[in-house]
This record gives sequence, C-alpha cells and structure tokens, in this order.
Amino acid sequence: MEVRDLRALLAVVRCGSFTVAARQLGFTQSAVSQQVASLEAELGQLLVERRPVRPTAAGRRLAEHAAQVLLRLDVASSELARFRQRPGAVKVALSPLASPQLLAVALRSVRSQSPDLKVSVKSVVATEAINLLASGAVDAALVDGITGPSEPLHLSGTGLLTSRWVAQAPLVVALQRGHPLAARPEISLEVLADAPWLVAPALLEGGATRRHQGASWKEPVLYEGADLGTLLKLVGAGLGAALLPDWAVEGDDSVTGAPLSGARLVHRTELLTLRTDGAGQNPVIEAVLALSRRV
Amino acid sequence: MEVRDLRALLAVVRCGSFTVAARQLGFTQSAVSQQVASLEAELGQLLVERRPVRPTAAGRRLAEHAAQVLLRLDVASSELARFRQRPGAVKVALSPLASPQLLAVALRSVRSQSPDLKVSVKSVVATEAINLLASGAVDAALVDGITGPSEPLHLSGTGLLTSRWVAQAPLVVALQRGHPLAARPEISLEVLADAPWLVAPALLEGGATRRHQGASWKEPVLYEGADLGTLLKLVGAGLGAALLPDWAVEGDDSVTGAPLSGARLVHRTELLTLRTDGAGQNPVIEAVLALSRRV
DNA sequence: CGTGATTACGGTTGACGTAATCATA
DNA sequence: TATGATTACGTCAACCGTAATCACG
Repeated sequence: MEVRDLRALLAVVRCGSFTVAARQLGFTQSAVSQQVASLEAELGQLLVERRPVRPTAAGRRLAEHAAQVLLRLDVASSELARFRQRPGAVKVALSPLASPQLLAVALRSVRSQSPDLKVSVKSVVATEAINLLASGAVDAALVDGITGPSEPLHLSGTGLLTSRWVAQAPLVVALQRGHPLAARPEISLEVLADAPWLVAPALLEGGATRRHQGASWKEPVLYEGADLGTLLKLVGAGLGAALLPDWAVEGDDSVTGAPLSGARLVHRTELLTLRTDGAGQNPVIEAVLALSRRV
Repeated sequence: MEVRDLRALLAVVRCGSFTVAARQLGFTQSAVSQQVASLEAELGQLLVERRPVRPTAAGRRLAEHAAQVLLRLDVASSELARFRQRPGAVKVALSPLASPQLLAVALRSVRSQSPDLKVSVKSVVATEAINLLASGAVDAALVDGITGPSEPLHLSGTGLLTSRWVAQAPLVVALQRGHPLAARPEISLEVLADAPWLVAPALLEGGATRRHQGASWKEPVLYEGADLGTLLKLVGAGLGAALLPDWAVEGDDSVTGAPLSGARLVHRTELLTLRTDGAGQNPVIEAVLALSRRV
C-alpha cells in the first residue's frame, strides 16, 4: 500500500476517469493505470470497474480510507513545517457565520500590540476550512455550525486538529415579519413541519437539523449562496423560514427571529488549529481565546 | 512521505535504537538510517537525536501521526480482505469486564443455529482490541470502560471502527464488607478522596475517573493484573476501594458494592467491528446486537 | 472508428545491502 | 575500545514514459 497508489485511486474515483486523474496528478495515463493495478493486485480484488470508470464497493471504501490517510499526511507535514519557522504572518479562515465580531475585536487588539504582524482573513465554507489547515494555507480557522449544547461540531477531519469552543448563540427561526407564527413566544420545529423551509448549506451547515426533522418535512428550498443578507431577503420575501443564530436576524427589518423550543440545538463557533503543542503560539489564536474566555 | 519511512521512524522512536528497529522491520541498520534520513531531508529538520536515540519534539509528533496512518492502513487492508472472503470462522476479542454473560448467551444461540461455524474468543486488555481488529486477527471485540451516560467510550483508534453500545451497568464502589462507608446508601467520590484506592488499568480502563478525581487524591494502589477475583480479594482484604460495574461485586462475600452518587459515570461495553457496510454480516455480531436490543 | 484503458518494453532512478568510516559512551 | 550510527558505492528492482494493443461505445 503505497501513498502514491492511494492518491491515484482517490483521484480516479473522484474524477471518474484515468486520463483526467493522471493529468491532475502529473502522471501519464499509463502510470495511473499501473498504480491502481498495483493496488488491485495487492488486495486481490477489483477496485474500479472500467468503461465506465466506477468504483466497486471495496474501491469506494478504500478511497475513503485513502482520503483520511492523505489528509493526515497533509496535516502532519503542515505541522512539521510549522516547527521549523516561527510565523511572521498569520492567516485565518472564517466561515460565513462564525462570530465575525469576535475575530474583529481580536484582530484590533493584535494590531495594537504588534502592528508589524501581517494578518489576513479568508472567507470560506466551513467544510473547506479543514483542507486549508491541512495544506498549511491558513494557521487557524473559525468555523461554525449547529449542534447540541454539549456536543462538539462534528466535522470530517476532526481528531487531527484541535478545536476549541469559542462562542455560542441561541438559534432562532427566522420568519417573515408579520408571519402568523412569529407572534408565539417560542416555536418548536414540529410546528414548522409543514411550513416552507430555506436551507443554505454554504452559509450554515445544518447537519444536526437533518436528524431532527422527520421524513414528513417538506423538501426545503435550497439557497446555494453564502451571503446572509440575501438569505434574509429571501426570508423577508416570504419564501420560507430559516434556522439562524439570534444575532444574524438583527439587521433586517423584514425578518423576525422566534426562539426555538424543544429541539435542544445551539449555534456554535469553534477555533480550529493544527496541534502545535505549546512552543511559540499564534498571537491571533491567543487573542481570540482570551476574548472567548471573557465572554 | 513514504509509508516505509514512517514505519521506520515509528519503530526507531518506539525501540530507541536504529539497530533493533531494523531487526523488527527486516531491514539492515543502514537501510533504516537512510529511511529516517530521507524523512528528515524532506521535512528539513531533525526528527531523532542520536546517541542516545531520542525523538525531537517534531519527531515525536510525526510518530504520532505515523501511528495513526499505519493503523488506518491496517484497518483498510483488513476491511478489504473481508470483502474477498466470507467468514467461515468467527473470532471475538473480549476485554476482562465486557459483559461476558451477553457474549455467552449470544454464542449459545449461534451454536444452536449454525453448529458448523467455528467460534473462538480471546481475552485481551481493552486498548489491545483495536490493534487486533486492525490486523484482522479478530472480527469483533467487546470492550468496556467507564464514561459518562451519553458519552461514547473514547478509545484511541475510534472513528476507523464502528462501535455500537451493547450493555451498560451502574458503577459501584467496591468496599471491604463492614467498611464504615458501606453503611451509606450512596457514596460520592469526594467522600472517598482520602480513602485508599485500588486501580487496575489492565482490568478496567478508568480514563474518565482520572478527570473526576482532583489532585488532592491519594496516589492509588496499582493492581497490574486483569483478574477480577484477585482484585476483589484485595478489596476484601481492606487494601482499598475500587470502582466496578455492579454485577462484578456479586460473587465475593467479603466485598460490598455501594452505589455511586454525584459523579455521573457508568460502566459500558461496546461492540467494535470493522466497517463492512452491509453485505454478509457476521452472525456473532448479529446475535450480540439482537440480545442487547432485548435487554 | 475513435476514445480511452491496458500491456509491452526500455531507460533511468533510487532503495537496499555490504563494507568502510565515524562518533560517542 | 567497543557499540552503534552514518557514509560510500555497487547492484538490482521497479517505476514511469513511449508506443503498440485492446475494448467498449
């Protein structure tokens, strides 16, 4: 089981083609074919069907393992690179609803203390943050999501990274102002079962909510963007209800937020970093943590 | 980053010697030296100090990653091997206090339904079970431990394996019969802070208890064996108190179990298996799960 | 037939082992 | 000085690319 072969398998499974996988990897089609064949020989079974190129059950499973192995190798090499050189610049990834206030205040305090430090912030979808950390493109990531009050956010690559809880906010059901349900002091998800529903996976991963809503729920309207203002306008226009952290609905007059009852869910943002194990910590991380402790 | 090199690094770190690492791996000393050197060149930093051979901070961290990567590769190859051949025999690992009753009943029912199936059971320390599963030496493992009522057992290799909750029992404080504290209806851990304490890591991993007992606790007496009878005799002889599942103290007349209060902890056993994703399930696993659902 | 995967084959690379060298307890 | 890691170097395996072949749409 060579790393190279696993990388080839993963690329082939993802691309659905030896040719384009080879292009991606910088090999010839022939080489990739041999690499996959070598895996198949070693394991004694077919991993991808050819013409059309489609993974077998075994191949699909091995590809999952391969993805995790390669991710960990990336994380390892990023971590080790960080052992070498102390950071002169700090890059932070930020998912759309990840308490930007917190980061803003932290950055201000960092700027005042060490003005020569280069700081850059990059906005990303939550699930992308792990890859950025793994590849070393960012030093830390503030990501957010919906979970139970004492559950961690479960992101795919967790365990490799350290995640620290940084902020937590109650969830509200965002409704068009004047909506009949908005009068209630609290709303349970069951009440909304038949209401139209807006889902914005790029803005806020609602993994936990999927589990809470039964099969009886309507197919939600999908908003593929990551812009909060647009989503609020859609809600305000009566297209549907959305689940958001309470502070997110403050800005828009056409939308009201009704507290959620029943479903024990919260909005949380966590700070993800590579495990650097002491030794020369990142000033931005320190500042964010100091703030979150005070809040 | 080659798998071979990572394996070499890990062996060197574990053995504290290039020579014996090489013997373990079936290489010459020279080869291992070159493999580690190759890693060091690639990462641009020293991973192990020589004379004496000791990992640097970076090396230690990389070795941790390496261990996880190699474990996952083992799991992958075991899983894939299982895709090939349907099992004619079933091997189960069992940690010392992992509800043996459950397995016994399950095995009886399996024997009656398919008498031609070879079944073997192997007793192991809980932490060893993962390696056995990964190497393919066993098909399933019943492991137990102490955690919170809704927390999973956190074992190092989890995430690679599927773990299913199979049984749960209240924890009791095992005390010498006639012990002054035994008269109480319930005992909190705080009350026992100054009492002598018996810890048996091979018998029952008390990971969670470590967190619950403050620094003020006495250094516990260590019992290195994995034999419940012996531990109970030690308790009965007044050597100290021990934390055990309630059914474990039934057998011995010199010991009583007092229910635990305050600390929200339980004893749980979980069934660990490779992810086989449907397709030809293991009859023993099915039987154990069927039983646990009934209980 | 044409696109795309496999197989055949040669060149080059690089990994391991032997043996000599070096360093440290 | 002896044990044990590194370095030098030759050999051999294997990996990749080119090119021919094969198979499926």
